Amino acid sequence: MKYWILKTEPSTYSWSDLVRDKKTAWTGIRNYQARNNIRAMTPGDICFIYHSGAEKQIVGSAKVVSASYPDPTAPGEAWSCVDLEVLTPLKQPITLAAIKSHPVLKDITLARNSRLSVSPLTENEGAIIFR
DNA sequence: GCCAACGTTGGC
DNA sequence: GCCAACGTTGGC
Repeated sequence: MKYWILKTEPSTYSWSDLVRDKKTAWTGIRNYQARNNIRAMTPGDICFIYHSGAEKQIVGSAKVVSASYPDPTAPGEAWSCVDLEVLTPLKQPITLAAIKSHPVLKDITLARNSRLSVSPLTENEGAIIFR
């Protein structure tokens, strides 16, 4: 099982939208590095939803429930998406500031490259965020 | 509102 | 294939 962070602008699609939908296709990725991360996902992986913009915090978790498949919002098969199912909100949202000051989390890709919309976590990092 | 970081585009 | 110019994103 792998862990990931999915970045989203809450005015576009937010954690509460996922809570309402229960399940969604995570579409619209148009960056090769992010797409490659999507393609590396397998069912059972855990994703954390990060709100960019005014919030700048990780707010909740979701589970990958499909293999990656061609993003239906893009022509052809160049771009990929996965299906996600909502899990739980974090007991305590983790702000970007808290990540950057955390001894383990400060080096995660999200902290180093805030523009990458899909980024990996180690198991250890994922476990820290989940508790 | 500004700017740094990054990705993309296009001229050469 | 290189690199300057430009657009976009997101943190501050």
